[in-house]
Amino acid sequence: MARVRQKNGKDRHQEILEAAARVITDRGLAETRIQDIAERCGVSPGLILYYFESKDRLLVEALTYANDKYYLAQARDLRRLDSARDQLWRLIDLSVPGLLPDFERLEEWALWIEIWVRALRDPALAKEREVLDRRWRQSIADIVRQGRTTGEFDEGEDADEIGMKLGALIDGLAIQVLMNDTQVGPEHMQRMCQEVAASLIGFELAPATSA
Amino acid sequence: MARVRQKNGKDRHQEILEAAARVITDRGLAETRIQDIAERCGVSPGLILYYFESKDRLLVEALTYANDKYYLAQARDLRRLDSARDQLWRLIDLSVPGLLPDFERLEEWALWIEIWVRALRDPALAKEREVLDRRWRQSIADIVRQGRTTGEFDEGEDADEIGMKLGALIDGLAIQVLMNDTQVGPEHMQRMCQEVAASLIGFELAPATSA
DNA sequence: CTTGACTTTGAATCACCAGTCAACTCGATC
DNA sequence: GATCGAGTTGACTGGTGATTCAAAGTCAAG
Repeated sequence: MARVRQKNGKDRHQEILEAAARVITDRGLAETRIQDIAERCGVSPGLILYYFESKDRLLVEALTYANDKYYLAQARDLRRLDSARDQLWRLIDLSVPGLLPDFERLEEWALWIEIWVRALRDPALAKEREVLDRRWRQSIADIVRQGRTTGEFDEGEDADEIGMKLGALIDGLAIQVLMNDTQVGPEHMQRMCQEVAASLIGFELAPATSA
Repeated sequence: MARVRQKNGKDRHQEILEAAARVITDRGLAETRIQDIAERCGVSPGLILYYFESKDRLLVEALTYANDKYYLAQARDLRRLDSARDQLWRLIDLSVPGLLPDFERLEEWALWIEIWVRALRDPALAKEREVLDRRWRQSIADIVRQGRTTGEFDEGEDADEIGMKLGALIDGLAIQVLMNDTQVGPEHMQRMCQEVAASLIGFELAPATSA
């Protein structure tokens, strides 16, 4: 039946995308071979190309697939919190590589850098990247807007503008932390993001804060 | 004579590094072949490996060589200016991809991303990267310190801390601009950097500013 | 049990590219 | 003008890895 076939097909499809994303984080995009992905799935290399037109297409799909996955997990996580400030703090915590025990976040940032490099020369991925990056800034701006609607935050600079600034700051710091920079550790990044966020949005920072 | 050989040798060495850096910006690190570098120099592929132990070593050297070059050019440029604020504004302008007609800046950022990706798996480059990134933050912090020494800026948050925040912000925004993001253009980035810098250091922003 | 569409395999193909090497060039030296 | 050796060439080697493909396997439906 079509249903069964489709279902199997879909599982495999997804299974391969997940395997590809993991291999990319492990070995780096440039060093990722079809063989590696096949091994991770426990199938033969030929099958990978049965499900994906080419290695390149698969890699690009895997990058955006993984990014989607992380984004959705983050959105789900944030939705549990009522206070805009709690949401913002949680968003920061989720963005600091290696802060939370869940080290999928490390993966996520490594994938982001791969996306950026590749998007420089791959128009298809370039388009995807813009959507992905916009969504990321947007999620910050939305928190700010929400906080203002409920009166938790005062009015001030345009929320989208704050999203860009804070988003860029987080990007830049996350890179340093991901690289294991000795001057920028996870807690340090967390604190700096909180400070800048407070200053941008315009509220006081309590001495000892945590989400 | 040893002198002639050395001189020729040194020219070639540098010539190859420069060619390699250009090829990397053009084609991307992953797509760079020895053949490409040789062609750019107008020599045969064999010669590249006569001067460099291996392709990998050459690529890593080329990345740091280019970064050094840009850093030194920037330092030279800034030294001409007396006012700390002018220096800061100039540093920002120099950091915005595509703001100044001199589009070497585009190259520079593309190379940075390549460095980051590769540093994730190459311990030698990882060490280099830390030095390079630190120097970059330092050059911001130094301007802040200088401005405070002369009384141009008020005392305030630790200068190194400001360097990290502003440096990270610039990194993050530069990525977006480099990617040709439709929401973050060069002038927009410039303005946002100035705003955050003014807020971090604590001075008022004149309506229409420029270096 | 048979059919046929879908899935899977793994060997074969094909292109590409880093790195090697033997030979050649040519200016400097004696 | 013979010799030396750094610099240079480009053909060659060896390995790798994407992609193809014919054959084999699976399984639901008739």
